[in-house]
Amino acid sequence: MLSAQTPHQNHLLDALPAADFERLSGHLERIPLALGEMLYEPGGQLRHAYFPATAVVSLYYAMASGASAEIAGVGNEGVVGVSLFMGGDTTPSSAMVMTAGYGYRMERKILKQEFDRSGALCRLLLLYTQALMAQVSQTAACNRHHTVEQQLSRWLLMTLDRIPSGELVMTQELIARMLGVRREGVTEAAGKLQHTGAIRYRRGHISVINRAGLESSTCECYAAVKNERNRLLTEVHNPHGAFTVPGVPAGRRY
Amino acid sequence: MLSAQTPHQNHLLDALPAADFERLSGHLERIPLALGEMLYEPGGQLRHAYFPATAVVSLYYAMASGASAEIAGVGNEGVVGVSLFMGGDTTPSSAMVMTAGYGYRMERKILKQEFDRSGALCRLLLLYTQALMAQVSQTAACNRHHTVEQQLSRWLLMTLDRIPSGELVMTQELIARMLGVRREGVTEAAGKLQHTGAIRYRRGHISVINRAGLESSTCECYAAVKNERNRLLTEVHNPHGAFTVPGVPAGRRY
DNA sequence: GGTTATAAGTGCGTTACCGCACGGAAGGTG
DNA sequence: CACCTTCCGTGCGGTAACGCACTTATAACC
Repeated sequence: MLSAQTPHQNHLLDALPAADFERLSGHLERIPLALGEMLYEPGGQLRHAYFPATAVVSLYYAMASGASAEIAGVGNEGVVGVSLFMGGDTTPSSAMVMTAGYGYRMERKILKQEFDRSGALCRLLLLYTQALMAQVSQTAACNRHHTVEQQLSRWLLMTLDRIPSGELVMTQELIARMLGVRREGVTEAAGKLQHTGAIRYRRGHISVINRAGLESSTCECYAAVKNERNRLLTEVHNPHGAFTVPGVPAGRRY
Repeated sequence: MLSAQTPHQNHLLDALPAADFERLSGHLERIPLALGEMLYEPGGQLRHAYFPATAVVSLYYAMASGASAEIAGVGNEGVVGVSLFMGGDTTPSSAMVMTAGYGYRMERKILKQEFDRSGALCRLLLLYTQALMAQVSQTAACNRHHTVEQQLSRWLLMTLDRIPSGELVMTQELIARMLGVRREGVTEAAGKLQHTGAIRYRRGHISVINRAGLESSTCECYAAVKNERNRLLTEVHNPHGAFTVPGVPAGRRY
């Protein structure tokens, strides 16, 4: 189903030694992931783990009030469904496809089996889980201290890192739901970013024109998550490399 | 160092089968944990994992600005240092003792060895890590949507669940730093809680008088984290049992 | 090509929290 | 006891984000 040499599909799969990959490749099913598709919901029993290739998935928490908040995004650098190998089988959060594309899925049983071999995949999955934890932690801190504009910039950059093109197919309404803020707040922040020439958008499409501009609008959180992921998963291919926010003197108040 | 029958010290250790526990007990060192003691800091190499007994530890993220935000608390239900067995060895966050007490520590090597046996402890540690992830996720969502008063109530309840007595030795200043809000904000919220008779405090000491009162002031997040932990770690002793917030109609806006 | 659903822009009052600058009080120390 | 550090209370202006109501623009569809 997946040939041994198809680079840059999913970094975790790509990082597997040939022997491990070949054992698994027959169990990897390439599937399209449509915008809005739910990969899991609270309480539901996961049947598969998903390794996104060009798709991007949001893990988010839906509150009783109807509000929601993204806790992490997952793209080609990771896997959706860590609870399968962690042992809990499900989580209180939900996973929804935010950018359509394709990915690879693996049955629960196969994943568990492979995980229990304590081989390369096991190690990669645990390391990725730690990187995910770092991302969630950073989201918590960012939600507390940073402005909507900073968070929007961070969100755009992180999504951008996960897709091949420079254009996101994404309404402001959806971004607002993910960030857990008002739609108008996103409109305003996006307006500023467009004014400074960092992005350009039209009805459901956001193009990043000046990446550096976005990087200077965002908070330390973007670089922090990225650096931690690089530290943990150095063997995993990473097209952009380490990154530090330029022009932000130490001690600056965000 | 730790006899086989000393119940209710640390729930993870208590949940170990006798054989596993005996193999490890010689490597568990009972140590006092003093208020303000740092168990790890970003970039530092952890030498031990800590299993709190009566102490409570805060995992928090320190921002470049000097501000900070707690991402999770750890007490007798868990362990400090999941990065040791996840493979990353360190994290971008910090861990500080928030309530003095004692705990047990285990050397890095021993923990890794035992983890690699894929026995009971391995399973417990992975399940606990998932529970921790749920807690961090909830913190992210809570930071986004809930008021300082709700968060203070949640924080008090969660800390209360981790200590034997009903009194926290804790300044408002310190709570504020952990919640990532102003000290005055905590003063105000605590004032309200005292006015409704839920708590009483004096200079560095907070007594919970009416637990139910606190529970009705808090948000869904407290119950969510607790229920998820119960679900994942049912075999682990839990003195308070499952809990749902009373008097909160579904769909209520927080 | 005109209609229509949906996305995005705008204005306005309200609120929760911030930053700052105090004053007062508790409790440990010499 | 007097002192003095530390903790807590309070007031005030400022601001980011909210909730709501409404308009305008864009793209898709018949």
